[in-house]
Amino acid sequence: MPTTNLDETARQILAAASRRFLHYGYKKTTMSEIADDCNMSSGNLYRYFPSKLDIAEMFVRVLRGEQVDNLRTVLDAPGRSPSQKVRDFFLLKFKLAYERFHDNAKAFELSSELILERPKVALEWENAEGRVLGEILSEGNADGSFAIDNVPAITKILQNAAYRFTSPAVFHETDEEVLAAELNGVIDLVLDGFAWRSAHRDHGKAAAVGSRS
Amino acid sequence: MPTTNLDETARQILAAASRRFLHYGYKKTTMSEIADDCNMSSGNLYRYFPSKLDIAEMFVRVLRGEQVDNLRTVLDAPGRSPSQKVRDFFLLKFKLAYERFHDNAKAFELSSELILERPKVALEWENAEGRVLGEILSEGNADGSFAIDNVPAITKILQNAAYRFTSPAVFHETDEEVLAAELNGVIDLVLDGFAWRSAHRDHGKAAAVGSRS
DNA sequence: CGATTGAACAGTTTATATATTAGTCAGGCT
DNA sequence: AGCCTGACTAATATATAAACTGTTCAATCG
Repeated sequence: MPTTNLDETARQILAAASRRFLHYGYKKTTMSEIADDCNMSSGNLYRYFPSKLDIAEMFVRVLRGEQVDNLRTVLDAPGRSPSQKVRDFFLLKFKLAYERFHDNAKAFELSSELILERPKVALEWENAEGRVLGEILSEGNADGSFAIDNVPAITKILQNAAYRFTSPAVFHETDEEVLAAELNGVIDLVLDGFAWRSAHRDHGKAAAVGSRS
Repeated sequence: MPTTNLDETARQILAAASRRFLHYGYKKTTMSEIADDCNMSSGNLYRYFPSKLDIAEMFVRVLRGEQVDNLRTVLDAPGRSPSQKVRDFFLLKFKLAYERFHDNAKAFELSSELILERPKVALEWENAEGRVLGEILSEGNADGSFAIDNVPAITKILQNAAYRFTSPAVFHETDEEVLAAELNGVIDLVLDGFAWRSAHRDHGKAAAVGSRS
């Protein structure tokens, strides 16, 4: 969702709003202030965005686009194996989220507010990142590193296993080094799981499911 | 933390408070009401508990004791392999948490309030459950199912990987069947990781750590 | 006539006053 | 003495009033 889709005026509004959202918080920036920054009346904002919340949503959509582009560089990194790329993906994702939310109450507020009112945005974010992760897994299937028959399902499983390291609420408590080390531990284990499945590709999945009783 | 440690009167207070906490919520039950239920004065409550929050803490400690006892039954279940017990452990833990918090705003409020003011209680809860999980892992080491050299570290990793299915905040959104299925997916994968490590027990850990670069 | 404004409205937030509650303690009861 | 009480206080919560903000739209502008 690049800004280039937007009218010049809409982009100006979005820029002014984003600045205020991050500096003063979502609730404390008023439509009049945004309008003043753009030298227009508050009523005129509604010719470009249906509501204040939609400005915030667009802001997050742009941010998501940048983050997904950023994560996609992991895919194109030369000389990295698919396993390494899985690790790179989650460590980068964690680092970006940590830097965004840690000691940044305003960003956290904007995120919470938007997720509360527009839960779909969070799901779309997860899915967009999941698509990148899925490409890494497919690459691993192609070169024989992995043996994943249902890429979207495994993508979801990985996202679930790493949930603790993507949830903004945790970032206030623990510090980055500790969390990164713990994330590496989880990744070590799931990559070993992939290794096992890759070595037992014929009957691996059926056996695993069957053993659940 | 069994109630048998407590004075008879303290147990009566705890029972009355627990009933009100769960029925009306923590903030909305007053010390006077608890005292009335026990046919005593509000001042007398402070001879048995230092503060209202300490009553809540004791309530949660008792609950934790019951939950840990409950989870411990997984350990003693006959005819279950260590792998199956790992799965049983997390599915039971998830089920207990889900039933406690889903559609139960009062329990959620009590939990949130206590965790906010007494974060240590949450850590102790995690550690107490971790000890049970650790015993399952050790059992797996003993019978050759697993090859875990650092049980506490792996315990933490498993708890991290299952974090999503233990965090009360999630239970409002999704429904139980879906979450249980996703949890099973995560467990399938980590158990396959154990299988791989067990099959490569000599050099497994060093290789995994070394491959992180 | 399309683009823009800003006053008006309904809903919400904030400020203020009032009421309630957690926790204390000097005294009463047994 | 050892328990217990209930009025008291500081702090918190609730209720009420005042101010503000998101959104609309008839009037204005270019």
